[in-house]
Amino acid sequence: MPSKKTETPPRVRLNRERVLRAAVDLADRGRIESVSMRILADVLGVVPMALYKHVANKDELLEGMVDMILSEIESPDSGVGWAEAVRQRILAARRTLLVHPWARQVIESCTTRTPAVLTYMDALAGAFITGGFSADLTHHVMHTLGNRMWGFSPELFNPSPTGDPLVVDTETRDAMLREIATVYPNIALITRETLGNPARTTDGCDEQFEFEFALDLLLDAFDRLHHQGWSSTPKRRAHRTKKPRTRQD
Amino acid sequence: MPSKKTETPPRVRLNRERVLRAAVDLADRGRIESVSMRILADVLGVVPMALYKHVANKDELLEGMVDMILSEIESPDSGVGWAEAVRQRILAARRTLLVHPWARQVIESCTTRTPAVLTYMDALAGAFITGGFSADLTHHVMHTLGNRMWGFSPELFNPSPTGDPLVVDTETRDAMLREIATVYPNIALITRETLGNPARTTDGCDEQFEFEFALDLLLDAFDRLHHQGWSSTPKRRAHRTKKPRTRQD
DNA sequence: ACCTGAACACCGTTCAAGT
DNA sequence: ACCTGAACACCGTTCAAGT
Repeated sequence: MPSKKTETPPRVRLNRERVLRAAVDLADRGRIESVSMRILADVLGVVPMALYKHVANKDELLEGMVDMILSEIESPDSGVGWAEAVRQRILAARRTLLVHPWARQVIESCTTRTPAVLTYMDALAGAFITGGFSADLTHHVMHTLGNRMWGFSPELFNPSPTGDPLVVDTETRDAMLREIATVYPNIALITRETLGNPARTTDGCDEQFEFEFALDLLLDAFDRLHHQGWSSTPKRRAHRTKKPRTRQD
Repeated sequence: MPSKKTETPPRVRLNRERVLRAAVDLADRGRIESVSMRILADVLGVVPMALYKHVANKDELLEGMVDMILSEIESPDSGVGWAEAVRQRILAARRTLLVHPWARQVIESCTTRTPAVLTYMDALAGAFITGGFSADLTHHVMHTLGNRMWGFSPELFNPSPTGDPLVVDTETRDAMLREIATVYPNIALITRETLGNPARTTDGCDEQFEFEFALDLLLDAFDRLHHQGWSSTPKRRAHRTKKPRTRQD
């Protein structure tokens, strides 16, 4: 009877995939801060140092986690135009990132571009180029998308992360609202006019609407530049205060 | 002769301002990671716990640091149009953020909006509203700007953070480039066409140009929506796959 | 080849005490 | 009112050893 630990059945051999998958699971059901080498080791029923045989260090762990979830992003339908291809790809990325909210932070802070990141960026650039965009314009357009290519835009007015939006009595709340209206009149105006209930000053935005609004605005602007045959070459490096205001009407 | 410690002259009394200023200095000459309560205390010649009389915890320290540098952002000239006012404000924010590169990360990760953050956002929203934008459009336009309102856009192709861009012999480099061209053909194309020297695959973007390109593209698009009298009200909450493709030509 | 134990050099933060 | 000392519960990572 060799070592009868009924609690932990014949422990599966660790490997990189199992380590990464456990880390992704851990992050999914918590926040990225809950992913530490020590806790992850604990989850895997192993001593912290055992992980270092499968990932070089914590940074590589985080990179591996991102790589793993980026592979879940669906590809767009074939045969659609460039704008639809870009749109579908980015909204697919958004769906994936919404399932793994921690990934956003990691991507933002990552300085090295992993293969999966480059593959996605290459595919996205390819959509523009296939659509007839010059390499020049594609380059600038990719920069303009920025992190929006991953399907997230910063939430300007974050809901309070705890969930309960500072519960105070009506009196105090009204005083706060009057205070806000005086000090931040424009924010108060927007809140009053667009979000209906003035009690929700820091909440209530339809993030999906905001995202698609911005994305479509960008795609429209890209389309315009493309049709104009925009090029950066004439006075590329000159530090003029140029404006590509290019309305034809 | 009361306590003659010639090394440390009559120690200045600590206060919130002095703590924050020291933290900002520390971050400026290092990275945000170099700012720990313990190191900061050391710099101030004090025991870690002494700081907690002036900031509640580390998060509040970071918030205070951001608040301090946001007050450095210059206001735009008076009497200019909305677009120029917005442009000047954002480029002023950019200049400040470039002096304090750590602030970007902190702003991105901050979930609470401090007074200085709200003041800046209110002023920016005010520029649109003064320019005749509806509260509705101002709201969406602020979302579209996102973190770009702070003057930074993500660097798509970061230069290697260490500074020395992986020095390898010519042979290895050529092999790498051929590899890249096969796996990431579109990125390779952009690199070849727009960045001149194919050796610099992950470097060489003119960040200031990219930033102004994106900013002006957005301002132009905002102008167009404004003149069209764009409004979200008709079918605001419907989850249609709408596109505000609004070319008039 | 893979995992362990003990240690190192760090964190943020608490508590009770000093002046 | 402000600062200190010692401690707690964490980190990532190294090294030398075990099987």
